Amino acid sequence: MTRQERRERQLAERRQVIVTAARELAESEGWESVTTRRLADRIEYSQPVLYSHFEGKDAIVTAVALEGYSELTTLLHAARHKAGSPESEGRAVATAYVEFARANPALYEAMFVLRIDLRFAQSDTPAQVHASFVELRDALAPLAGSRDVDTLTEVAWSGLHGLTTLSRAGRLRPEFSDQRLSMLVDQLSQPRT
Amino acid sequence: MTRQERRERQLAERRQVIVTAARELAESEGWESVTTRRLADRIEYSQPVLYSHFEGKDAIVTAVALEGYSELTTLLHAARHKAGSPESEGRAVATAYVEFARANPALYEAMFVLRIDLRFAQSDTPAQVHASFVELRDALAPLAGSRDVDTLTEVAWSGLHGLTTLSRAGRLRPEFSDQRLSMLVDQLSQPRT
DNA sequence: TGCTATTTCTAGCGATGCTAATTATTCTAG
DNA sequence: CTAGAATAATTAGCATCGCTAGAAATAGCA
Repeated sequence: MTRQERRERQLAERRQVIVTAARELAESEGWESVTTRRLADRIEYSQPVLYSHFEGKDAIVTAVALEGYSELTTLLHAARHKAGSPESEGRAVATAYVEFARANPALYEAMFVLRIDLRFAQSDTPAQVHASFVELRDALAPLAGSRDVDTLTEVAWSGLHGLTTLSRAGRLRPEFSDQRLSMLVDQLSQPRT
Repeated sequence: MTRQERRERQLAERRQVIVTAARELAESEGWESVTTRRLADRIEYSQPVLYSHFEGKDAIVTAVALEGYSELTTLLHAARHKAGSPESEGRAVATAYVEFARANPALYEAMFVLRIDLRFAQSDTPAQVHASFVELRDALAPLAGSRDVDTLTEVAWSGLHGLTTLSRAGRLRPEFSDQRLSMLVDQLSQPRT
Protein backbone atom coordinates (compact mmCIF):
# COMPACT_ATOMS: atom_id res chain seq x y z
CA MET A 1 0.00 0.00 0.00
CA THR A 2 2.96 2.28 -0.47
CA ARG A 3 1.27 3.49 -3.62
CA GLN A 4 -1.70 4.88 -1.75
CA GLU A 5 0.42 6.23 1.07
CA ARG A 6 2.52 8.29 -1.27
CA ARG A 7 -0.61 9.60 -2.92
CA GLU A 8 -2.04 10.62 0.42
CA ARG A 9 1.13 12.41 1.34
CA GLN A 10 1.08 14.28 -1.93
CA LEU A 11 -2.48 15.34 -1.29
CA ALA A 12 -1.60 16.51 2.19
CA GLU A 13 1.32 18.48 0.84
CA ARG A 14 -0.79 20.16 -1.78
CA ARG A 15 -3.38 20.99 0.80
CA GLN A 16 -0.69 22.76 2.77
CA VAL A 17 0.48 24.54 -0.36
CA ILE A 18 -3.02 25.93 -0.79
CA VAL A 19 -3.20 27.10 2.81
CA THR A 20 0.19 28.76 2.59
CA ALA A 21 -0.64 30.42 -0.71
CA ALA A 22 -3.88 31.79 0.70
CA ARG A 23 -2.11 33.11 3.76
CA GLU A 24 0.70 34.76 1.82
CA LEU A 25 -1.67 36.30 -0.67
CA ALA A 26 -3.88 37.62 2.12
CA GLU A 27 -0.92 39.00 4.02
CA SER A 28 0.51 40.79 1.02
CA GLU A 29 -2.65 42.06 -0.65
CA GLY A 30 -5.49 41.56 1.81
CA TRP A 31 -8.22 38.92 1.99
CA GLU A 32 -10.30 40.71 -0.64
CA SER A 33 -7.60 39.76 -3.14
CA VAL A 34 -7.76 36.09 -2.22
CA THR A 35 -10.07 34.77 -4.93
CA THR A 36 -10.34 31.17 -6.00
CA ARG A 37 -8.95 32.08 -9.41
CA ARG A 38 -5.89 33.86 -8.09
CA LEU A 39 -5.32 31.06 -5.63
CA ALA A 40 -5.52 28.48 -8.39
CA ASP A 41 -3.05 30.48 -10.49
CA ARG A 42 -0.67 30.64 -7.58
CA ILE A 43 -0.58 26.92 -6.92
CA GLU A 44 -0.48 26.26 -10.67
CA TYR A 45 -3.60 24.17 -10.74
CA SER A 46 -7.08 24.88 -11.98
CA GLN A 47 -9.85 26.21 -9.79
CA PRO A 48 -11.78 22.98 -9.13
CA VAL A 49 -8.73 21.38 -7.53
CA LEU A 50 -9.29 23.65 -4.55
CA TYR A 51 -12.67 22.03 -4.06
CA SER A 52 -11.22 18.55 -3.88
CA HIS A 53 -9.26 19.67 -0.82
CA PHE A 54 -11.70 22.07 0.81
CA GLU A 55 -15.45 22.37 0.92
CA GLY A 56 -15.25 25.96 -0.20
CA LYS A 57 -13.35 29.18 0.20
CA ASP A 58 -14.48 29.56 3.80
CA ALA A 59 -12.86 26.25 4.67
CA ILE A 60 -9.56 27.52 3.31
CA VAL A 61 -9.79 30.63 5.46
CA THR A 62 -10.60 28.45 8.44
CA ALA A 63 -7.54 26.32 7.78
CA VAL A 64 -5.39 29.45 7.73
CA ALA A 65 -6.98 30.55 11.00
CA LEU A 66 -6.19 27.23 12.69
CA GLU A 67 -2.58 27.57 11.62
CA GLY A 68 -2.64 30.98 13.26
CA TYR A 69 -3.90 29.58 16.55
CA SER A 70 -1.07 27.07 16.64
CA GLU A 71 1.50 29.77 16.10
CA LEU A 72 -0.09 32.05 18.65
CA THR A 73 0.00 29.27 21.22
CA THR A 74 3.69 28.72 20.62
CA LEU A 75 4.41 32.42 20.90
CA LEU A 76 2.45 32.87 24.13
CA HIS A 77 4.13 29.84 25.61
CA ALA A 78 7.58 31.18 24.78
CA ALA A 79 6.78 34.64 26.12
CA ARG A 80 5.54 33.24 29.39
CA HIS A 81 8.58 31.09 30.00
CA LYS A 82 11.01 33.82 29.13
CA ALA A 83 9.49 36.11 31.74
CA GLY A 84 10.76 35.93 35.30
CA SER A 85 8.12 36.81 37.84
CA PRO A 86 4.38 36.09 37.69
CA GLU A 87 3.78 39.85 37.34
CA SER A 88 6.01 40.13 34.30
CA GLU A 89 4.38 37.04 32.80
CA GLY A 90 1.14 38.86 32.30
CA ARG A 91 2.82 41.76 30.61
CA ALA A 92 5.01 39.54 28.47
CA VAL A 93 2.07 37.48 27.23
CA ALA A 94 -0.01 40.58 26.53
CA THR A 95 2.81 42.14 24.56
CA ALA A 96 3.36 38.94 22.62
CA TYR A 97 -0.32 38.87 21.74
CA VAL A 98 -0.55 42.37 20.33
CA GLU A 99 2.71 42.00 18.47
CA PHE A 100 1.52 38.78 16.92
CA ALA A 101 -1.59 40.58 15.74
CA ARG A 102 0.40 43.50 14.40
CA ALA A 103 2.92 41.30 12.62
CA ASN A 104 0.27 39.09 10.98
CA PRO A 105 -2.75 41.28 10.29
CA ALA A 106 -4.38 39.04 7.71
CA LEU A 107 -3.78 35.95 9.80
CA TYR A 108 -5.34 37.64 12.81
CA GLU A 109 -8.27 38.70 10.68
CA ALA A 110 -8.87 35.10 9.64
CA MET A 111 -8.71 33.98 13.25
CA PHE A 112 -11.04 36.55 14.76
CA VAL A 113 -12.87 38.68 12.26
CA LEU A 114 -13.75 36.81 9.12
CA ARG A 115 -15.56 33.58 9.91
CA ILE A 116 -17.73 32.22 12.64
CA ASP A 117 -17.20 28.53 12.01
CA LEU A 118 -15.22 28.18 15.21
CA ARG A 119 -16.76 28.05 18.64
CA PHE A 120 -14.55 28.60 21.60
CA ALA A 121 -15.53 27.45 25.03
CA GLN A 122 -17.57 24.54 23.79
CA SER A 123 -17.09 20.90 23.15
CA ASP A 124 -16.58 21.27 19.42
CA THR A 125 -13.81 23.81 19.87
CA PRO A 126 -10.81 22.84 17.74
CA ALA A 127 -7.77 21.83 19.76
CA GLN A 128 -5.64 24.66 18.37
CA VAL A 129 -8.09 27.29 19.53
CA HIS A 130 -8.45 25.79 22.97
CA ALA A 131 -4.68 25.56 23.36
CA SER A 132 -4.30 29.31 22.84
CA PHE A 133 -6.87 29.97 25.52
CA VAL A 134 -5.15 27.62 27.93
CA GLU A 135 -1.82 29.26 27.34
CA LEU A 136 -3.23 32.67 28.18
CA ARG A 137 -4.99 31.29 31.23
CA ASP A 138 -1.85 29.68 32.57
CA ALA A 139 -0.09 33.01 32.35
CA LEU A 140 -2.86 34.82 34.19
CA ALA A 141 -3.57 32.23 36.88
CA PRO A 142 -0.92 33.49 39.32
CA LEU A 143 -2.41 36.98 39.12
CA ALA A 144 -6.01 35.96 39.64
CA GLY A 145 -6.18 36.09 43.40
CA SER A 146 -9.74 35.44 44.43
CA ARG A 147 -11.06 36.06 40.93
CA ASP A 148 -12.30 33.30 38.69
CA VAL A 149 -9.44 32.41 36.37
CA ASP A 150 -11.54 31.56 33.33
CA THR A 151 -13.47 34.79 33.58
CA LEU A 152 -10.31 36.79 34.05
CA THR A 153 -8.85 35.11 31.00
CA GLU A 154 -11.88 35.93 28.90
CA VAL A 155 -11.84 39.54 30.05
CA ALA A 156 -8.13 39.88 29.35
CA TRP A 157 -8.54 38.27 25.95
CA SER A 158 -11.36 40.67 25.18
CA GLY A 159 -9.22 43.63 26.17
CA LEU A 160 -6.36 42.54 23.97
CA HIS A 161 -8.68 41.76 21.10
CA GLY A 162 -10.45 45.10 21.46
CA LEU A 163 -7.18 47.02 21.49
CA THR A 164 -6.08 45.15 18.41
CA THR A 165 -9.18 45.58 16.29
CA LEU A 166 -10.01 49.17 17.26
CA SER A 167 -6.42 50.14 16.72
CA ARG A 168 -6.39 48.50 13.31
CA ALA A 169 -9.64 50.23 12.36
CA GLY A 170 -8.04 53.59 13.11
CA ARG A 171 -10.30 54.24 16.07
CA LEU A 172 -7.52 54.75 18.63
CA ARG A 173 -4.64 57.22 18.78
CA PRO A 174 -1.73 55.36 17.17
CA GLU A 175 1.01 56.92 19.32
CA PHE A 176 -0.54 55.75 22.58
CA SER A 177 -0.67 52.02 21.99
CA ASP A 178 1.99 51.28 24.61
CA GLN A 179 0.22 53.32 27.24
CA ARG A 180 -3.04 51.54 26.53
CA LEU A 181 -1.48 48.12 26.84
CA SER A 182 0.26 49.13 30.05
CA MET A 183 -2.93 50.40 31.54
CA LEU A 184 -4.84 47.25 30.62
CA VAL A 185 -2.19 45.01 32.15
CA ASP A 186 -1.88 47.15 35.28
CA GLN A 187 -5.61 47.24 35.90
CA LEU A 188 -6.18 43.56 35.34
CA SER A 189 -3.18 42.61 37.47
CA GLN A 190 -4.71 44.08 40.60
CA PRO A 191 -6.62 41.31 42.32
CA ARG A 192 -9.95 42.44 43.64
CA THR A 193 -9.87 41.73 47.37
CA MET B 1 -37.31 78.45 -5.17
CA THR B 2 -39.93 76.40 -3.34
CA ARG B 3 -39.82 74.04 -6.30
CA GLN B 4 -36.20 73.16 -5.74
CA GLU B 5 -36.60 73.05 -2.00
CA ARG B 6 -39.32 70.46 -2.21
CA ARG B 7 -37.21 68.44 -4.59
CA GLU B 8 -34.29 68.54 -2.21
CA ARG B 9 -36.46 67.43 0.65
CA GLN B 10 -37.73 64.52 -1.40
CA LEU B 11 -34.19 63.48 -2.20
CA ALA B 12 -33.22 63.66 1.45
CA GLU B 13 -36.22 61.58 2.38
CA ARG B 14 -35.41 58.95 -0.19
CA ARG B 15 -31.82 58.86 0.98
CA GLN B 16 -33.11 58.11 4.45
CA VAL B 17 -35.42 55.44 3.06
CA ILE B 18 -32.40 53.73 1.53
CA VAL B 19 -30.44 53.87 4.77
CA THR B 20 -33.38 52.51 6.75
CA ALA B 21 -34.02 49.75 4.24
CA ALA B 22 -30.37 48.70 4.33
CA ARG B 23 -30.37 48.69 8.10
CA GLU B 24 -33.58 46.68 8.41
CA LEU B 25 -32.51 44.18 5.80
CA ALA B 26 -29.14 43.75 7.48
CA GLU B 27 -30.72 43.37 10.89
CA SER B 28 -33.19 40.75 9.73
CA GLU B 29 -31.07 38.73 7.31
CA GLY B 30 -27.48 39.85 7.81
CA TRP B 31 -25.25 42.14 5.78
CA GLU B 32 -24.47 39.41 3.27
CA SER B 33 -28.10 39.64 2.16
CA VAL B 34 -27.88 43.37 1.60
CA THR B 35 -27.24 43.49 -2.14
CA THR B 36 -27.86 46.46 -4.36
CA ARG B 37 -30.56 44.54 -6.18
CA ARG B 38 -32.48 43.56 -3.06
CA LEU B 39 -32.11 47.08 -1.73
CA ALA B 40 -33.49 48.51 -4.97
CA ASP B 41 -36.41 46.09 -4.84
CA ARG B 42 -37.14 47.12 -1.29
CA ILE B 43 -37.29 50.84 -1.99
CA GLU B 44 -39.20 50.16 -5.22
CA TYR B 45 -36.70 51.85 -7.45
CA SER B 46 -34.14 50.49 -9.84
CA GLN B 47 -30.56 49.81 -8.90
CA PRO B 48 -28.90 52.92 -10.40
CA VAL B 49 -31.01 55.20 -8.20
CA LEU B 50 -28.89 54.07 -5.27
CA TYR B 51 -25.84 55.49 -6.99
CA SER B 52 -27.39 58.92 -7.35
CA HIS B 53 -27.59 59.09 -3.57
CA PHE B 54 -24.43 57.22 -2.59
CA GLU B 55 -21.05 56.71 -4.15
CA GLY B 56 -21.36 52.97 -3.74
CA LYS B 57 -22.52 50.25 -1.43
CA ASP B 58 -19.82 51.05 1.10
CA ALA B 59 -21.17 54.57 1.44
CA ILE B 60 -24.59 53.16 2.33
CA VAL B 61 -23.07 50.98 5.03
CA THR B 62 -21.17 54.00 6.31
CA ALA B 63 -24.39 55.99 6.50
CA VAL B 64 -25.99 53.23 8.55
CA ALA B 65 -22.96 53.22 10.83
CA LEU B 66 -23.17 56.96 11.43
CA GLU B 67 -26.81 56.56 12.37
CA GLY B 68 -25.65 53.95 14.85
CA TYR B 69 -23.13 56.29 16.44
CA SER B 70 -25.83 58.91 16.97
CA GLU B 71 -28.07 56.40 18.68
CA LEU B 72 -25.26 55.03 20.78
CA THR B 73 -24.39 58.54 21.93
CA THR B 74 -27.98 59.16 22.98
CA LEU B 75 -28.12 55.88 24.85
CA LEU B 76 -24.86 56.40 26.69
CA HIS B 77 -25.92 59.90 27.63
CA ALA B 78 -29.21 58.68 29.03
CA ALA B 79 -27.56 55.85 30.96
CA ARG B 80 -25.04 58.18 32.52
CA HIS B 81 -27.64 60.67 33.70
CA LYS B 82 -29.92 58.04 35.08
CA ALA B 83 -27.15 56.69 37.30
CA GLY B 84 -26.60 58.26 40.68
CA SER B 85 -23.01 58.06 41.83
CA PRO B 86 -19.87 58.32 39.69
CA GLU B 87 -19.17 54.65 40.46
CA SER B 88 -22.52 53.54 39.13
CA GLU B 89 -22.10 55.73 36.06
CA GLY B 90 -19.31 53.60 34.78
CA ARG B 91 -21.31 50.43 35.21
CA ALA B 92 -24.44 51.94 33.72
CA VAL B 93 -22.64 53.17 30.62
CA ALA B 94 -20.85 49.86 30.15
CA THR B 95 -24.11 47.96 30.44
CA ALA B 96 -25.81 50.31 28.00
CA TYR B 97 -22.98 49.75 25.52
CA VAL B 98 -23.12 45.97 25.50
CA GLU B 99 -26.90 45.94 25.39
CA PHE B 100 -26.88 48.30 22.44
CA ALA B 101 -24.51 45.94 20.66
CA ARG B 102 -26.63 42.92 21.52
CA ALA B 103 -29.88 44.56 20.49
CA ASN B 104 -28.52 45.82 17.16
CA PRO B 105 -25.98 43.28 15.93
CA ALA B 106 -25.96 44.34 12.29
CA LEU B 107 -25.81 48.00 13.19
CA TYR B 108 -22.88 47.34 15.49
CA GLU B 109 -21.20 45.36 12.75
CA ALA B 110 -21.49 48.31 10.37
CA MET B 111 -20.04 50.63 13.01
CA PHE B 112 -17.06 48.55 14.02
CA VAL B 113 -16.40 45.54 11.85
CA LEU B 114 -17.29 46.14 8.25
CA ARG B 115 -15.62 49.28 6.94
CA ILE B 116 -12.56 51.30 7.66
CA ASP B 117 -13.67 54.58 6.12
CA LEU B 118 -13.97 56.17 9.55
CA ARG B 119 -11.00 57.32 11.55
CA PHE B 120 -11.50 58.04 15.19
CA ALA B 121 -9.14 60.26 17.13
CA GLN B 122 -8.23 62.34 14.14
CA SER B 123 -9.25 65.59 12.58
CA ASP B 124 -11.44 63.99 9.93
CA THR B 125 -13.41 61.99 12.45
CA PRO B 126 -17.15 62.41 11.81
CA ALA B 127 -18.96 64.32 14.52
CA GLN B 128 -21.22 61.38 15.39
CA VAL B 129 -18.27 59.11 16.08
CA HIS B 130 -16.49 61.67 18.17
CA ALA B 131 -19.62 62.35 20.17
CA SER B 132 -19.86 58.71 21.24
CA PHE B 133 -16.27 58.78 22.42
CA VAL B 134 -16.86 61.99 24.36
CA GLU B 135 -19.92 60.52 26.03
CA LEU B 136 -17.97 57.53 27.23
CA ARG B 137 -15.11 59.73 28.38
CA ASP B 138 -17.40 61.97 30.39
CA ALA B 139 -18.75 58.94 32.19
CA LEU B 140 -15.27 57.65 33.02
CA ALA B 141 -13.63 60.95 33.94
CA PRO B 142 -14.71 60.87 37.62
CA LEU B 143 -13.15 57.42 37.97
CA ALA B 144 -9.85 58.22 36.35
CA GLY B 145 -7.94 59.43 39.38
CA SER B 146 -4.39 60.07 38.29
CA ARG B 147 -4.81 58.12 35.07
CA ASP B 148 -5.01 59.81 31.69
CA VAL B 149 -8.70 60.08 30.86
CA ASP B 150 -8.36 59.62 27.11
CA THR B 151 -6.25 56.53 27.53
CA LEU B 152 -8.62 55.09 30.09
CA THR B 153 -11.50 55.74 27.72
CA GLU B 154 -9.75 53.98 24.87
CA VAL B 155 -8.91 51.01 27.08
CA ALA B 156 -12.45 50.77 28.37
CA TRP B 157 -13.85 51.05 24.87
CA SER B 158 -11.52 48.28 23.75
CA GLY B 159 -12.66 46.07 26.59
CA LEU B 160 -16.31 46.58 25.77
CA HIS B 161 -15.68 46.08 22.07
CA GLY B 162 -13.67 42.95 22.69
CA LEU B 163 -16.33 41.45 24.94
CA THR B 164 -18.92 42.22 22.29
CA THR B 165 -17.14 40.80 19.26
CA LEU B 166 -15.63 37.73 20.91
CA SER B 167 -18.96 36.95 22.50
CA ARG B 168 -20.72 37.28 19.16
CA ALA B 169 -18.17 35.05 17.47
CA GLY B 170 -18.92 32.32 20.01
CA ARG B 171 -15.49 32.55 21.58
CA LEU B 172 -16.69 33.21 25.13
CA ARG B 173 -18.93 31.23 27.47
CA PRO B 174 -22.40 32.65 26.88
CA GLU B 175 -23.66 32.21 30.43
CA PHE B 176 -20.88 34.28 31.95
CA SER B 177 -21.37 37.56 30.13
CA ASP B 178 -22.55 39.40 33.24
CA GLN B 179 -19.57 38.26 35.26
CA ARG B 180 -17.21 39.37 32.53
CA LEU B 181 -18.74 42.81 32.33
CA SER B 182 -18.67 43.15 36.10
CA MET B 183 -15.05 42.21 36.26
CA LEU B 184 -14.09 44.64 33.52
CA VAL B 185 -15.90 47.50 35.22
CA ASP B 186 -14.51 46.63 38.64
CA GLN B 187 -10.94 46.43 37.44
CA LEU B 188 -11.03 49.62 35.43
CA SER B 189 -12.76 51.52 38.23
CA GLN B 190 -9.81 51.12 40.56
CA PRO B 191 -7.57 54.13 40.12
CA ARG B 192 -3.94 53.24 40.07
CA THR B 193 -2.38 55.18 42.93
C1' DT C 1 -48.81 72.30 -26.83
C1' DG C 2 -43.95 71.44 -28.11
C1' DC C 3 -39.11 71.62 -26.72
C1' DT C 4 -35.58 70.91 -23.29
C1' DA C 5 -33.62 69.07 -19.20
C1' DT C 6 -33.75 65.97 -15.70
C1' DT C 7 -34.78 61.60 -13.78
C1' DT C 8 -35.36 56.69 -14.11
C1' DC C 9 -34.88 52.31 -16.22
C1' DT C 10 -33.16 48.51 -19.24
C1' DA C 11 -29.41 46.03 -20.44
C1' DG C 12 -24.95 44.67 -19.93
C1' DC C 13 -19.81 44.45 -18.25
C1' DG C 14 -16.29 42.29 -15.58
C1' DA C 15 -15.50 39.52 -11.54
C1' DT C 16 -16.98 36.42 -7.87
C1' DG C 17 -17.75 31.37 -5.77
C1' DC C 18 -18.80 27.15 -7.38
C1' DT C 19 -19.90 22.92 -10.52
C1' DA C 20 -21.19 19.77 -14.50
C1' DA C 21 -19.30 17.67 -18.38
C1' DT C 22 -15.19 16.67 -20.92
C1' DT C 23 -10.42 15.60 -21.50
C1' DA C 24 -6.09 13.84 -19.81
C1' DT C 25 -3.61 10.83 -16.87
C1' DT C 26 -2.61 6.87 -14.10
C1' DC C 27 -3.31 2.21 -12.71
C1' DT C 28 -4.54 -2.66 -13.56
C1' DA C 29 -5.31 -6.64 -16.38
C1' DG C 30 -4.25 -9.90 -20.00
C1' DC D 1 3.70 -4.12 -23.63
C1' DT D 2 -0.70 -2.75 -24.51
C1' DA D 3 -5.91 -2.28 -24.03
C1' DG D 4 -9.50 -0.98 -20.84
C1' DA D 5 -11.03 0.90 -16.39
C1' DA D 6 -10.59 4.18 -12.76
C1' DT D 7 -8.97 8.41 -11.24
C1' DA D 8 -7.47 13.22 -11.69
C1' DA D 9 -7.55 17.69 -13.74
C1' DT D 10 -9.31 20.96 -17.02
C1' DT D 11 -12.46 23.65 -19.80
C1' DA D 12 -16.51 25.95 -19.98
C1' DG D 13 -20.37 27.73 -17.93
C1' DC D 14 -24.07 29.19 -14.22
C1' DA D 15 -25.97 32.40 -11.03
C1' DT D 16 -24.94 36.39 -8.54
C1' DC D 17 -22.27 40.40 -7.20
C1' DG D 18 -21.21 45.83 -7.58
C1' DC D 19 -21.49 49.12 -10.87
C1' DT D 20 -22.46 51.93 -15.34
C1' DA D 21 -23.46 53.48 -20.22
C1' DG D 22 -27.11 54.49 -23.15
C1' DA D 23 -32.18 54.38 -23.91
C1' DA D 24 -36.74 55.59 -22.28
C1' DA D 25 -39.83 58.19 -19.54
C1' DT D 26 -41.09 62.11 -16.97
C1' DA D 27 -41.14 66.84 -15.56
C1' DG D 28 -40.44 71.78 -16.24
C1' DC D 29 -40.59 75.98 -19.21
C1' DA D 30 -41.84 78.54 -23.45
